Amino acid sequence: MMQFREASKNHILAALPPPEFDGLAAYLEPVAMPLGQTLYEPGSPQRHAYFPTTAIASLHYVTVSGASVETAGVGHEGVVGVSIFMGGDTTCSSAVVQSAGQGYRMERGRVKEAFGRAGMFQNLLLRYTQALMTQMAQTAACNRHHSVEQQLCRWLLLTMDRLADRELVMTHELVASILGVRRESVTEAAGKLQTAGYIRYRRGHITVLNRGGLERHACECYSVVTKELERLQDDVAYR
Amino acid sequence: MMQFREASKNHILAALPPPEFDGLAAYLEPVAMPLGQTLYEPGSPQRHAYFPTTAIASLHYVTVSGASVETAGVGHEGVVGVSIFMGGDTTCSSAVVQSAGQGYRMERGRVKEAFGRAGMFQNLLLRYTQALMTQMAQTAACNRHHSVEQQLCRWLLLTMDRLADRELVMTHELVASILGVRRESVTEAAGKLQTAGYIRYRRGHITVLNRGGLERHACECYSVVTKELERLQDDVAYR
DNA sequence: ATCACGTTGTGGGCTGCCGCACAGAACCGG
DNA sequence: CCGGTTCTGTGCGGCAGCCCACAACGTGAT
Repeated sequence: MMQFREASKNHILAALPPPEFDGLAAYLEPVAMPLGQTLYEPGSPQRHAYFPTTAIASLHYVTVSGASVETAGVGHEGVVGVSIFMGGDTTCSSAVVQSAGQGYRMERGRVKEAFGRAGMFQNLLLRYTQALMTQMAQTAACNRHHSVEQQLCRWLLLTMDRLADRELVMTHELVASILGVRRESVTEAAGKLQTAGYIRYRRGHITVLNRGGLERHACECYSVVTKELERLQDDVAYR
Repeated sequence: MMQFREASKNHILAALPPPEFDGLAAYLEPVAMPLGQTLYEPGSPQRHAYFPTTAIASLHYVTVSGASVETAGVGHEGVVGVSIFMGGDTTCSSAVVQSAGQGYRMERGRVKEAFGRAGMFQNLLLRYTQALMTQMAQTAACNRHHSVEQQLCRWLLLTMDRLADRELVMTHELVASILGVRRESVTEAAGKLQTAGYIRYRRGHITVLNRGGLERHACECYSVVTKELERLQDDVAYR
């Protein structure tokens, strides 16, 4: 029961009907997800799927020249390791923990088995995967058409949604590697947002002061991704 | 039987074991897919899934300011309308026919039903969807880090792979809207490729003369996407 | 043959982001 | 309190791609 309450912090697990959840509970292993932990790397088979509760993971791609960019983030709304049930076993991208926290993991065999039962678990995983695709598509568009400042706003908002706290432990350098831009570009954009009073930061900590301001400053990409996720997860809850 | 031969031009349909294909054949309707046809739009429910044989579709996203960018292309290797079986019914992106040709379509209800039988059809659709995600992620990275010229090479190669012909009917303007860049940037990049002898073009027609040259000029994104698609589709063929 | 329209070529000015270099500020451990 | 390390601020040159304007060319219709 206690475990149910904890696991419920993950939206996918929370949306499972109690009987189905009970069938899976034994396979859910609570794990700490420390900052920087690699959940999977390109090409190597994924042994577990991770259901974050308080942690945030970043799915990103690294080019041959070493440049990198986040294609999507995953927090308590989702699961890391969709290729396990999609059937490919591996992916070309990698996943690392971007904000330390807790989560649950489940062995790949169990995931496939549970997915194969074609119940709500399957339904939820597939719908979440679609939301993930929306996020990736939006990121591609955002990379092409919007400014670094707008992208920073989008990313801050998405990250805050996955965090209980208003404060984020993150250097400009790290944000830059996530957005795939220079550290100085982040410093400049963050400086403007601070001047505007939307955020405050000091050496590795960023605090959001005015969420509405960020929302007005961001491109539409934030709200598109958020609304689509809500649509895909709410629909299923009322079925 | 004749229909089987035709439908086999689509890799997903071709990979189905004969008994499973026979069960679906009655629901596959051959359709012409004319240039510019809209297969679906953001927010409206998709009535059919399309399995292109000779046509090519482009999945793209249009920003509120009217700018657009392709997130993935779909040819004979795939299917348009993954949200039907993923469960979301709609998506935020739209799909239009980018190169006229033929294909098969199947009603959404039939697709869901067949997907629900958990056979090879489901397996193939899920694996293809994963390949689609790879393509989207790669596009996001490519948009961020690579030059227009490299992106043009990537796009030409991906498009040629889906085409029987070496010649492509397409204006610079149209290519520009697909890549999400200015028409002049395409003219300039295409000019360089023509000078190098890799392609030749005249008023709405682009012909690839030297594939190897394009491959050397492209970023890694082309080969990553291609190899991943092969991996995901070959694995399943030998199961 | 001519005209109109759609397509391609080209140039000039501008902006956003990059790359690099370095200075200053915050934090940590001794 | 001090010294080293990591993070942040800033300035400068450079370039790719944008926006705009217009010229030149192809092509199909009349």
